Amino acid sequence: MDHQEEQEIAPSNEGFQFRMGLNDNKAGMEGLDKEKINKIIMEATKGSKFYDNELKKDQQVNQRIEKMLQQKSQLTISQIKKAQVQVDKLALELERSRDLSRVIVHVDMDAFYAAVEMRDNPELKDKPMAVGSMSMLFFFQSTSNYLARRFGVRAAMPGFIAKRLCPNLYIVPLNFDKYRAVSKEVREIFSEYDPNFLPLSLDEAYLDITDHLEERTSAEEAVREMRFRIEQKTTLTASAGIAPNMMLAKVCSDKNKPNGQYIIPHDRQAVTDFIKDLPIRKVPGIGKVTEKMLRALGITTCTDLYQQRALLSLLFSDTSWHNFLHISLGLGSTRIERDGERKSMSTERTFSEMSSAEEQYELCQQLCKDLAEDLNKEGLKGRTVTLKLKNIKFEVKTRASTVSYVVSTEDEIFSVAKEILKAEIDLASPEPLRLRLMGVRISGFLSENEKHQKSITSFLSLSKATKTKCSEMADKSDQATQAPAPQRESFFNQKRAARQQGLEQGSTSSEQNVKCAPIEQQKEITEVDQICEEPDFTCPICMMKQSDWDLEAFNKHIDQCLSKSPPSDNLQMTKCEDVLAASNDKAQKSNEGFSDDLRKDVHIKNLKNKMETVPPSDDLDDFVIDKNTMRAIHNQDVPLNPCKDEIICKNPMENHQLESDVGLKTTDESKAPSAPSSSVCHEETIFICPVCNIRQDTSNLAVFNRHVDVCLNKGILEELQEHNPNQDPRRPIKTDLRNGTTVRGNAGNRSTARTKRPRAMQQNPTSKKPKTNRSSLTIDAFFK
DNA sequence: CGGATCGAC
DNA sequence: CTATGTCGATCCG
Repeated sequence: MDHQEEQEIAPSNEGFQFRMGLNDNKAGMEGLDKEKINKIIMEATKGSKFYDNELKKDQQVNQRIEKMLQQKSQLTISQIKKAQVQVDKLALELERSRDLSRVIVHVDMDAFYAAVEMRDNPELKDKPMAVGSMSMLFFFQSTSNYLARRFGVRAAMPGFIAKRLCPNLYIVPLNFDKYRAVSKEVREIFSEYDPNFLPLSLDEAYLDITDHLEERTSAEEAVREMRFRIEQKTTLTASAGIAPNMMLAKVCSDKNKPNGQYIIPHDRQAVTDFIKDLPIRKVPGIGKVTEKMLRALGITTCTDLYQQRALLSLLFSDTSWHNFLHISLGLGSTRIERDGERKSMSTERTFSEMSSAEEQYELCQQLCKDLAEDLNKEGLKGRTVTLKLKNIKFEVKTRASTVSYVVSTEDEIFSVAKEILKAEIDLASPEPLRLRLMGVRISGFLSENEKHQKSITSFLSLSKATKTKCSEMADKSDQATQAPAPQRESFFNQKRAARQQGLEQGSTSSEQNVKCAPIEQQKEITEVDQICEEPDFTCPICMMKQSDWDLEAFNKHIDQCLSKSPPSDNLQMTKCEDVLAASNDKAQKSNEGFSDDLRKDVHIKNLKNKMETVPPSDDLDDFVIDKNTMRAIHNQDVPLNPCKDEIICKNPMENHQLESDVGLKTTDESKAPSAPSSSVCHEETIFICPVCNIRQDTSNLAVFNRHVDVCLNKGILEELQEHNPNQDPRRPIKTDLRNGTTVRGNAGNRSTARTKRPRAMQQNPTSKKPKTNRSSLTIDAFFK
């Protein structure tokens, strides 16, 4: 929502400086003036660990700025001139490819959470109120009403400070189910204007109404109507921005904030006029730090940004200055697109101080469990696990470890995370870790393409490995590999140290630091069948039976054994779980009180809406659904898997069981829509490769088939090539959005929105690439 | 690759 | 009385 009105704690040399909103303290009737507000906040904050940390961070930013300025001072005029030429070349190209043909709308509910609460409890209307978690802190968008704002109460301000600013403040706890229900109603309206709209969060969305406008007079009228319908349906108001691209639309929606809209017509002059005095901070993607750095260069507006483009190209990374250039030209994405594949997934929790190692392990495991569930929903597996720790001084530390196999289950993740945690605990000992937050992240997902590649290389490696005798390696086995990260080494050392202390996890593979010699470039597939092994805990690499080990020890062993290029599938078996959660329909509010000409029209549309619109199964919240998926849902032809492989459930309601002969399916068969997978198998399905006889850790039939294929030494390369490039990648359905769940003490919190942002700025710099099949979407006829 | 940082809500 | 969140992406070394 309105991020520019957030409180910003910006400690500087003198102390606190506050940036209030643009319209700082409009009404002086009641409430506090800026100075008082700052003073109160200052008093509440000063001396806290949090503040200390903020100061420290601020210092770091200052150092960065200093470094940058130093760099700047060393630039020569000729360097800058040269850069100028380069940048202008790009600018010209960008200008030439400017696309003004789309009509993009950004819609933003006004003070959404607060508005919902006030609607449902009118008593709150006359009182300063805010939404958030008890007296701890409250967060999430514009959570305060206008009364409260007069006291300086802002989004992203801790509750206890807000209370000091405004002792009568009502703090209403978050009620996500409610917001979700309202959001659903709003989205139903959105989908009529753009069935392919992109929700950013519960209260915000991008729409491309270009097509819709074909039967309309004006964009403004259409958007006004849409907002009106939203208000009729939900009693809540929304603001909107209309512009030729996403970046501009977003900025516009903020312009006439409460209950208003703003349009930038699709004409170049209008865009440049708008951009001219726009403060860079208002642009999505430019945050506190970037603003400060640019300000150090004398840049505050987009015009400044444009004028300094040559300098910026020398001081910032390519992506950064490209982004800046786009902004200063008023360019942004003209197509509303989902993000590409997700790159990481994480979960973290804050709690009151925790210093017992035992508890920490326990929490860690819980986090892994949660994460594993999330991963499972999207059918993802990754190779690097990152542990995030924040101590009571607010110092954040992350430690990562990437293993050679893919992990996705609780046990797998925990076995890695646990080691990292142990290393940290041991590192700090005899002092305990005094934590206030812990998080676990997984990344290094195998992309669809990589999945194939990985499995090739893994099997290549495997076949070689099978032949190669595993050599016993000393601890620092990394030397042998080409890129031994020093951290890793120390990490292993720490791990070993941990082991010697005999702490906690007795089952770690202490002396078994077995490791294969690094596998060099493989030339061809040989003796693939050699990989076949018993399904029990026999290491497929060193062929040693490990049956008395527990799973994590076993995984670890394999990790060590493989070092770098492992098999893509390990011997784990995954539980198939319902991807489609049970859906329960929320009763829809019917609306009344229409009073003007629009009334009839709106009523009809709302009716139509109810009858025809199949909302994106919103019970799962923050869905991001693309056009194809949408269509598929309408046809009840739901792609169930995030991967390209066409496993399509003809009717998601039918509960197919996987054929028992599944293990014998060939790749060809997998290409035909066949028995559905994850969403419909309620029981564990065991995939055992009929060739190598190893259980495959996947619930994805196609993946499994591919494995079998590889195992059979069939031409997977060919298959890769013939893989239909026209296929739209099936995007994973995003769920999530959880309620706050208290973990410990009163500080527990669980995340809220986690919709991914679109790359607002991303327009292909050299937009020459003939984007496959999208051409039909772009109308280029608009140049003047 | 690992770690810190940024920006979003 | 205390008391400042969670997530994904990107940058930098």
